[in-house]
Amino acid sequence: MAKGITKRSEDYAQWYIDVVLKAEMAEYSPVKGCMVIRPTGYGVWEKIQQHLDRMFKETGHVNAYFPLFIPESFLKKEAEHIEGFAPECAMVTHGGGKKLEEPLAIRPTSETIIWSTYKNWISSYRDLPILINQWANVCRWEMRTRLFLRTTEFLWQEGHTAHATHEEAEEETVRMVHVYRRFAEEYLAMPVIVGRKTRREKFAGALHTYCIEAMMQDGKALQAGTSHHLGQNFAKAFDVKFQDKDKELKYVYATSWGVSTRLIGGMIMTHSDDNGLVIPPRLAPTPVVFVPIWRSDAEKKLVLDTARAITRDWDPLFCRIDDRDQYKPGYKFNEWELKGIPVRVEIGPRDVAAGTVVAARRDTGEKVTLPAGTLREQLDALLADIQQNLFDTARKRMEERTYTVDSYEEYKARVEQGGFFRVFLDHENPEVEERLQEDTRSTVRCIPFDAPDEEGPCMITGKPCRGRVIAAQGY
RNA sequence: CGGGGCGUAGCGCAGCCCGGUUAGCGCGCUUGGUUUGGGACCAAGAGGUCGCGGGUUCGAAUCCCGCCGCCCCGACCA
Repeated sequence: MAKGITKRSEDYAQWYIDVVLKAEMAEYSPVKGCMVIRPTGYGVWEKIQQHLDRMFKETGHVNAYFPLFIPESFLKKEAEHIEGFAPECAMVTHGGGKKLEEPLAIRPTSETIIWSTYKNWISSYRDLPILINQWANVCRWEMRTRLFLRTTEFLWQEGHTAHATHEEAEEETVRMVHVYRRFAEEYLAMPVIVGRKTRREKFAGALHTYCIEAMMQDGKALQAGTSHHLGQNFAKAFDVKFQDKDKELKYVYATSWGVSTRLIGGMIMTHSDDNGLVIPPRLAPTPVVFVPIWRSDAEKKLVLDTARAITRDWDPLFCRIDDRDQYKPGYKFNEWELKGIPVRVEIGPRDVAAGTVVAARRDTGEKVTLPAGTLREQLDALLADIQQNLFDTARKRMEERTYTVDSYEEYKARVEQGGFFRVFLDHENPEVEERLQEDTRSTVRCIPFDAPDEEGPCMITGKPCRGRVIAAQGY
């Protein structure tokens, strides 16, 4: 059907690249590892921003902006942090034709520049909490890149909060991972497992990291959002203290949390099919496209006038009337399918005469004839149904491909086929995880919040463990 | 960094082994006409430093040497 898209069953990785490129979400740029996000892809990012930004503000956060450049010495102030990020930092050594006195890192993340600033803002418990988010680009020199999933430069948001107590910071860390879960489920229609990262997988410089993990159609895991409790590590590194009610001088507690343009990759790999992109309605910049059908000039006028009359009072961003002359309807059907538009409305002379239109949904391909008079209400219902169906389908897939396994032999034999594996593993010991990765190219994705209270032997060492973790191969 | 692939028109490719007229095909693009309910057709056009540099030769997209770039697969990571 679709021209030039590799089938998922043939080569999943190539299918993904084909969809991104053919749907015009993004394309390769002249710079290795960097991509151009095209209007179709950027429009989805804008929807993500719009909804998430609202959720952040509803939970008391405000936006600000900090510099792209970070003095090298700042990065070095937190030992674990620099160890984690130094290898992947892009450094600026020259500016204005002169060698800089101190090299500047292009931010891989902004904890250091932000905490050096918070030092000036915080002196009393009355200055806390600080609840700030920034929308920004960051740069990480990864060895291997993939469109949207891992690019050298990427867009994201990073929240950086400051609190008086450990408990308050912990509450914030938990709150934000649940904001991400809700966003993933309600907007991306992407079911996720919420949990904690193991010591080996946590953020460099954090006490612990919470995350949401999604399952792609090939059964591989995608880390889709993280929320870190940074404790007093950055406050100590940047000497950020406040005087508390009890007159004591104390270090501030910190959190940080982020999601990136990787979410778009996750959206694509969760819902799209062999005919191309599928965008969940709530993230579609344009949820509905009208394809008018005509033969003569008289019919063209009649059909277009009718389509315009039907949509006259609608939000102009809700639908587009594709009145391009150079393409036949069949071409347009395929194009909008490839580009993932949730609902296509066909309207021709027959429909005008009958006072109806034909609506085709992207997720199932099903077509229904609807009366033109109440179209807007019916479209809203249809879009809501598509949104729900996408989520249900993805959730069913995740449930069906989540397995409980106790033997390491069985795990090794099956993990390559994809899926989430509920296993006992001694994740307190990083060497055990290392062995897991060496043997199977898989990792512990998270220790789920809602894991039943079970006890059993670590599948590798036999050591007694409490609670199962989720292990899988990931992106 | 290891393994593989590719660089020729906007895109996808052929030509290269075995050097030789004016570098070709499909798609797309422009103009005109006919078409239009699942990727239309006819006709006429426009469009090229053959990745870069050097060498061999009367003559190089083609042979030789060097360089560069990008993509894919692994190890590292959101």
